[in-house]
This record gives sequence, C-alpha cells and structure tokens, in this order.
Amino acid sequence: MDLLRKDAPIVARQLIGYELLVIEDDGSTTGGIITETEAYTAEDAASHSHKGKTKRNSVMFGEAGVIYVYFTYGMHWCMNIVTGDTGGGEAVLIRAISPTKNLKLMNQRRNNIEDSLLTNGPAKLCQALGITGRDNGLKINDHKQPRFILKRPVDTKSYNIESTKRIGIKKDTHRLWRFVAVN
DNA sequence: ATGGGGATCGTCT
DNA sequence: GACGATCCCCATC
Repeated sequence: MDLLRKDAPIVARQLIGYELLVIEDDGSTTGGIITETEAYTAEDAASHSHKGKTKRNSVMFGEAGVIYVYFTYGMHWCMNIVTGDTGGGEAVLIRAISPTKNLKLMNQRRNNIEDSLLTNGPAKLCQALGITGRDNGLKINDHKQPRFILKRPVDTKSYNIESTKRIGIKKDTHRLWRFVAVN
C-alpha cells in the first residue's frame, strides 16, 4: 500500500476514515473506521524509536505496513502501523476506531461496556480486537497470513480532521501530530 | 463534570 | 529500581 510509504504525519492524517479489520482465529471479522491517530518518528523525542533500535521497538524499523504492538502500564496493549520507505523508525498509533463489525464479540471482550466506549482509546481497541504481543511484526494486507486488513470503505465519506497535540507524552509536546475526525 | 489514584509488568537506566 | 504513547473506579464539586 503506497499510502503507508509516506511520512508518519501524512499517513496519520490520511488514515482517518479507513477501515481497519482483524481476521479472528474462528474466521470472523472485527474492526471499524479509524477516527483518531498519532504520528511518531525517530527524530521525535516522544517516540519509542527515538534512541535507536532495541528489542522492543525493532519492528518499527521494518517496512511500511508492519504492525508494532507494545505493552504498557503493566496491563495494556497498543497498536501502530509502521510507515515511511526507509525503515527509519516511524509509525502511526491507532488511538480510536468507530466499530463496524462483530460488535457482539468486541462487547464481550470489553466486559459489556456501552458501544460508544468500546474502541475509543488505543488500549481499548486492542482489547476489543483481541490484539496482543503475538501480533507484533505481522504485516497489513498480507495474503499469505491474513490477519490485518486496511482499506478505504466504499461509501467514501469525507471527514473534517482536527490536528492537536498528542496525548500522554512529556517530550516534544509541541508537535501537532494527533489527528481526530470531528464530523 | 472533573480529578486523583490503583492496577500491574516489560523495558531500559 | 523507576516508570510508561492507559483505563477504570470512586470521590468530590
């Protein structure tokens, strides 16, 4: 996917409105429309990749379309999509989606919380979609090992996108690399 | 409506 | 040995 080869801030903005789908072990599909993202690059002090390649962040230095999943706060998983065309350690954090597929399963995993709270946070959506460390390093739209699918929905709706400061970081807070669909 | 704190552990200093 | 790209509960206003 050519889109993902661009720089992370460009990709982060353009991914708003794309549909992210996960193929479950039983063959069913979960997922939704991406409504909030954040960009991280190696030059950016807030990024896991800033200080170079380590065991945790190594897949961030892989090719565009690889999934980078990290564990945080002792209990949460968050997912990124690697971007760029130089293996330079950039990625887009998926912060929220609007659920479209298999709400029942996602609801079950999220302890029967109301629909509006199902996938409105980076760790929430990973819980709802069943994404964990075992997904780290998988590739999007991989025909040989189908797990993550990213596509533009047929009803090409246009979104108003707001860019703001990123959430929960202490360094390089000035960058306006959080993108939110405001409708 | 808003804010403080607890849960919990892999990764890096 | 400290802390985090978080979430949720409960307290207080």
